[in-house]
Amino acid sequence: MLPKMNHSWELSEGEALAMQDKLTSKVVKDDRYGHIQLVAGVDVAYAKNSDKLIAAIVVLNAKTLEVVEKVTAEAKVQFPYVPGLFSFRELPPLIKAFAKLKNSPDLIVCDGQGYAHPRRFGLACHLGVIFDVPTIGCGKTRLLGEFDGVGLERGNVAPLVDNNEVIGNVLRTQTGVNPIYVSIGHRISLSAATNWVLKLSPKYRLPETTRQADHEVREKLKVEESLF
DNA sequence: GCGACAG
DNA sequence: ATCTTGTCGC
Repeated sequence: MLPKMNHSWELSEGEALAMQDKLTSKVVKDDRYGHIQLVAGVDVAYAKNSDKLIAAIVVLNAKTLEVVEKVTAEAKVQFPYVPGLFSFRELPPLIKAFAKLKNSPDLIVCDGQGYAHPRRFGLACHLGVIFDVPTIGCGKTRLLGEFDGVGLERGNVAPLVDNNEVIGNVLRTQTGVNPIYVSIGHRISLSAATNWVLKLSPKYRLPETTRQADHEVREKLKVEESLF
């Protein structure tokens, strides 16, 4: 799986903002996909005493949630952490990881926001547009928006609103546990994205895709740092 | 002006 | 994200 084009990511903040403005118009907000058999989770970890980033992609069988493939890749930090420009920090290692992937996931769940973003172009949207694949943004905390409160039972949902626009859903994946924030990335509707995330979270707060990718990335980082 | 601010 | 111990609970 290869990106449409090579990105050098030698960008200033201003250039990154301009790129978001240019790409945000390419986001497709409704369901455009066939049967989803493979679902992937992506995550990135940061080395504690270097500028190294490690990305992992784990592909799961969408029906059984069994792991089909795992890949990791690393890159140097080349963009500071700026809320709203998160994708420019985590995309470089992720793109390298995608180049190693043998399977083509039918849907990708990201660890961060998608449409629920100041300029409606979070990491999930950026990744989706670059690879032209359906993506979902799934955050543990909220970057933007307000909501009235969400029921305590698994499956309860409340719309996340910003500037009178529904930008995502607050979803309770487990009864009595803090909710997560779901938004579309690309080529999927918010309702379908929400249903998928709930389906992918049968036992824990976070979807299995994210949990597996998180586990993989931590494991890789642990091995590399104990290597000297 | 002050605080908030995905990971 | 990362830095960090014990501790409460299933």
